[in-house]
Amino acid sequence: MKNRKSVIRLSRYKNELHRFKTQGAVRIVSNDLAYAVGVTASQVRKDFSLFGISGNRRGGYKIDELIAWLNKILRKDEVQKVIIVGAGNIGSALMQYSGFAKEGIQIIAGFDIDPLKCRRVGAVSIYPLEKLNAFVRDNGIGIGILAVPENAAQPVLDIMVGAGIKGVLNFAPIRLRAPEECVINSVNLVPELENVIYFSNAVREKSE
Amino acid sequence: MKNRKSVIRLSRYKNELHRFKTQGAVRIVSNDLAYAVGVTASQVRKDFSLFGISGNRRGGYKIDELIAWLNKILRKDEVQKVIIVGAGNIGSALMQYSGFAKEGIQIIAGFDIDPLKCRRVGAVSIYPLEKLNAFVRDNGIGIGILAVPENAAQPVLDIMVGAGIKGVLNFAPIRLRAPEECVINSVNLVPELENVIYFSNAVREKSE
DNA sequence: ACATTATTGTGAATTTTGGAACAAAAAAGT
DNA sequence: ACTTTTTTGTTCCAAAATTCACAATAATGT
Repeated sequence: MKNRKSVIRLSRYKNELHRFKTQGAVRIVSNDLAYAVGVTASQVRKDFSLFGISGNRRGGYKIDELIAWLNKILRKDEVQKVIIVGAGNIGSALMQYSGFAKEGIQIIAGFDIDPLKCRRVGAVSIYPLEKLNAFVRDNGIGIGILAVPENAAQPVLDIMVGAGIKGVLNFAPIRLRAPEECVINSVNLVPELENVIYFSNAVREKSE
Repeated sequence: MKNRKSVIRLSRYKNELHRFKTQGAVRIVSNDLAYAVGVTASQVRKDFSLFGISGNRRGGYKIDELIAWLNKILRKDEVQKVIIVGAGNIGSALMQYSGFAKEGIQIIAGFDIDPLKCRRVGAVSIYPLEKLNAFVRDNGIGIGILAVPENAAQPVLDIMVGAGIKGVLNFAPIRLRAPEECVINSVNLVPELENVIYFSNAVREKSE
């Protein structure tokens, strides 16, 4: 029903809607949004219908209403406070990544085992890992980004889960195990790039 | 047939196989690999069968042979030279990301419009964007990582395509248009995190 | 040598996902 | 008022992906 893919598409619709809005549009029809995002119009309508969003049978959807709906569904009514664990290359980059702030996602703190990395990166202070538990509890944080090396990932995740984290975006290239009530979504950079390499070669070979 | 997902899984199998190998294993059965990666055993066998990898009807697959096959399929016999365009947070982080080097992917150069960013990051030199075309042609580069801001993404991609890039891993949160012969794979960080936020809330609400 | 067991490889069944098509509804025109 | 046009919402259909299930077969034990 409401699956990973449909939620991801919702985010992408939202993004394109902002773009349409800045161009002065007030209403949008499924067809145009579909083209912008790269899916079919029925897909768009189906997604909206799935989440109870309805438009008008002529004149399509009001952009402001749509954005409001999407923001509500995606919890954008409140600022989402997120921690990042691991202040290496990826972790540090994400601490400064403006895309998050733009979408109301606030990186509230970073954590790392290495005391040398417990400095400040952009607007984010990095604390020693031992402080994670108390910090998460005291601030009621639910979401974390895991950007530590492969072999540290599982133990660090366990600490996060133990502290009460309920959702993790993981960058370690490894399968993590967590209790059901904790949602894990992994971004695997190497496989994604290998995928590009594979298909760009496949395309070339087909045309030879 | 050979779809995006199956190729991504191959990468993940490879990763887990290295892990098994360092633990001293010589052979592996589909069941164990499946468990490690988090898929079903038939999925593993189907994937292998799809790419013409075969095992032994007792005793499973020889790990070394498997890794050799996967490396061949994923083009790991040669070092893959990749450029990164955009030396902001994400781009710079990827230039130093050890995961790529570990998998035989060499970041050979970076490019950016901003002259201030044309410095050196780790082992990677960053050149002005104007030099991209010549560099790509002279070095026969086929793969690029696109890590520029949203509004620069399409024009910069056009430059890359014009220079002969045939595969792109894109981090800009926007739909890109490229000729068929250029493969594009996008990693959208904000939607991925929003996905975690959505489902972690959905899980909590279900249990209330 | 033969029986037994473990495990692959694959065809069939199932589930999931996406797309086409069209009736229902709202707006616009006449 | 009513006809036409546009566009949604939804049902039905197709394709893709996944899992099931089991025959084929290779190793092992007796």
